[in-house]
Amino acid sequence: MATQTEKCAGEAQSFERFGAAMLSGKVSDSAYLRFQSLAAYRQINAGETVPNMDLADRFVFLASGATKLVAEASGGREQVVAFHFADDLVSIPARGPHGYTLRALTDCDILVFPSLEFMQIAHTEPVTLGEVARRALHALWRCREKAVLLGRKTAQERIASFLIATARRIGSIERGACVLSLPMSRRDIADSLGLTTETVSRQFTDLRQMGLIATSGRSEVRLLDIAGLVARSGNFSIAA
Amino acid sequence: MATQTEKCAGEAQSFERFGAAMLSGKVSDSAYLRFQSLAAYRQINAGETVPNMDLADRFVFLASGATKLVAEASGGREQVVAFHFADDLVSIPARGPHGYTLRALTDCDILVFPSLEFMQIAHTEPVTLGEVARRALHALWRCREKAVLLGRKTAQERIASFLIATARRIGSIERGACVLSLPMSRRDIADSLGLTTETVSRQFTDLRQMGLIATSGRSEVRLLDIAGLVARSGNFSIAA
DNA sequence: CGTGAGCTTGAGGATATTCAAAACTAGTGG
DNA sequence: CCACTAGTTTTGAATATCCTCAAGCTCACG
Repeated sequence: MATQTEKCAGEAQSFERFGAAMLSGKVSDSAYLRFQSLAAYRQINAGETVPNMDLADRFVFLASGATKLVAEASGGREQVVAFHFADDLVSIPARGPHGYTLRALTDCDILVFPSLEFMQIAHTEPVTLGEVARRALHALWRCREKAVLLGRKTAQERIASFLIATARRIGSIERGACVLSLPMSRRDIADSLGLTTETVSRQFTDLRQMGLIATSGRSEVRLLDIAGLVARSGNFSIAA
Repeated sequence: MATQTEKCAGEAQSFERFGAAMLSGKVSDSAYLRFQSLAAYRQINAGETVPNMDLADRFVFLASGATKLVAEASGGREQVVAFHFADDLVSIPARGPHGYTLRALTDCDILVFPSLEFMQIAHTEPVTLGEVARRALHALWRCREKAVLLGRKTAQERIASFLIATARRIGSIERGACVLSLPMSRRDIADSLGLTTETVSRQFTDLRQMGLIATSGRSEVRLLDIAGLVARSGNFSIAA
């Protein structure tokens, strides 16, 4: 369970958070100052896209809020490649077979860095470079898990896996049950899981009727039976 | 077009390759020696699995040959998460929702490192640490492209995308056309693209009948019309 | 409250799967 | 060198899951 959407709303606080996450708290040395002068601080409103300044690769540090990284295929098809929350570092490729855009799910405070220069500074600061490597490997791990989900799981397994994985990141305990306040819409979930909104909806109702979850409003989901969800997530287990 | 399956077959050559790739050629300093004493050199025959020594995360450096990283979901369903070729560094998580195994597609020379200790040494060698970060980000980029493919593309688009992406890695030019000698079976391709062998087969025949590719034997594929393949790959383009 | 976007539900249809069998490779031994 | 075999690949027919299209409903916001 991670630190949630603490309102941050400020350039100073955003840099502080960046220093704590990427520089092990050293908020006064020369590397820090160089990172600071390289960064572009932005406040992004919910629904807006992080502007694509130049045509270079970028790192975006998310100081507060939640975002989605969207890849576009031909025919306007969109795939949500990842969701991000406070303290996440997002790597955004400039170009490729698919166009990438980072969109805010909630109001966000972000720091935007050009990748090349960022990595040059990082090379003088092993802690930061190690942090980049660690985070990249972790993102890779998440992406691989998603590949399994997209390649081999049924609609129901995808929803169950999504709920479990999301609970780990932004779930909170309330009266014994795990409660999620999802910042993303059904369409975002569908685009993330390779489904349609209709299918997502249907699976939510099915899980509800099975007594595994309860929903209230558009965004709140209570996980009533986590073991039951895991059993239906298609995850590999020794007992399978 | 990368350096292909140069037979390497030897512990010394494997370490040399590792040094060239990860230490910018410095094959005599202390970090190199520490990496060397940490590594386990192995020759793996085609079809065999890289043994899962202990229960820790591992890095595998592939000095020669080709491998696939397979994730297992429940019910024996397998997803090929990535293919690797000479000089690739593979990060293998110990545990998680899905079990990971690295299997050799051809005979391989590999170096196996425990991740934790590897990263500790890397922290004293910025070049290596930067290389880990660079490679992890590149692997992440590939995995994201795969997520788009698995989430939003038709069977035909998946095959076309696969052929184009694979040509970039191991394609060779022969009399004007690009020729692939695929080290993986139809089942491997299917498990990589989230399809069945039957569907892969059918799409190969379709592309053959369209005159976009020609095949001979099990493994050789000639790309006769790369522009045509790109047009059918579902990739985002401005003209879409 | 009223309005509109987002969510849910239903019926019909398409793509890829499943099941089954034939054809082809590539390796083996006569 | 050819026949033989085991495994892989290809082809075919029937089925299932998820998608598409369409309509009603709900929630969140003004």
